[in-house]
Amino acid sequence: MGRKTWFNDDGMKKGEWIAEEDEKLIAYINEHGMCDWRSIPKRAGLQRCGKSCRLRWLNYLRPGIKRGKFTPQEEEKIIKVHGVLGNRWAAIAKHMENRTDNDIKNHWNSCLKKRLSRNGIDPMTHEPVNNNLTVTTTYVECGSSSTTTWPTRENHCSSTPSGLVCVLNKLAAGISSRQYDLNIIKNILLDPRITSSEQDEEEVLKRDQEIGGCEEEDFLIWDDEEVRRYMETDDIEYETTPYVSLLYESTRIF
DNA sequence: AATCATGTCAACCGCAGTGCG
DNA sequence: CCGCACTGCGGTTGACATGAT
Repeated sequence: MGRKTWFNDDGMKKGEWIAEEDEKLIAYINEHGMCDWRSIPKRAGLQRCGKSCRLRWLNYLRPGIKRGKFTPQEEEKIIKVHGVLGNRWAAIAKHMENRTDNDIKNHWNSCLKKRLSRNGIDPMTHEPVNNNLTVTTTYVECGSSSTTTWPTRENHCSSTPSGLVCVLNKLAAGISSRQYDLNIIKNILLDPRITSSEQDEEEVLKRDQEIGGCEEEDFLIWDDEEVRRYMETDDIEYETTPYVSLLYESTRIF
């Protein structure tokens, strides 16, 4: 597989790596270690750019990399961590044993994302798309009987989806993707009006725009320890509607 | 058997973050 | 403070593999 080989304007080789190049890179790094990727290709006798060497090493040649099919357990973990971290593949990879971020990203985009969508789960927010549906995902494609069931919003919240729920969903998505400013999320959660049952749709829209229009850079960051605790907390069931657990977690951080 | 659709995976590109002079 | 070089990350692409029709 891979791309055909060609040379760019600088005479750098691009595309598929051959075994001889792999051997040169492995030999050099084993002897000298990883330092200054820019100079490595020249010193290793490779007609490649440093970036290409780095990528080849980290995603393919590095010792201990786990390759091949993902197990149902791995897939479940990816979905779970993705629900917390969003598309932060490098961070997700830290929670997987010897899987590269590229590998996880590929598997998500080619398989898991579609599977969730097929089963009525929004792959970005991890919430059920259809309000009246009990959602079940199975690992049929991977030859496993592992099954996960999400309750519907109806099952979880007694009320029909309101503006409040929409806001909460947006917040959850924002938290998971680190898209929104921490202070704005905090203000909204602490706003007494958020608890009002008579949520004015205009207010909701206004608040929505407030969130969407945020351009601050001080994002909420889930560090490794936070995610680990989230994953290990017994009182947060996986079956819990994702946006509820995310909000629960976010209030703990506050 | 041929064709088309979908899946897989390696590799590229561009951008953002960081460190240094 | 600014600009440059380097690194790391995420999104995307392209080619091959596989399955369905």
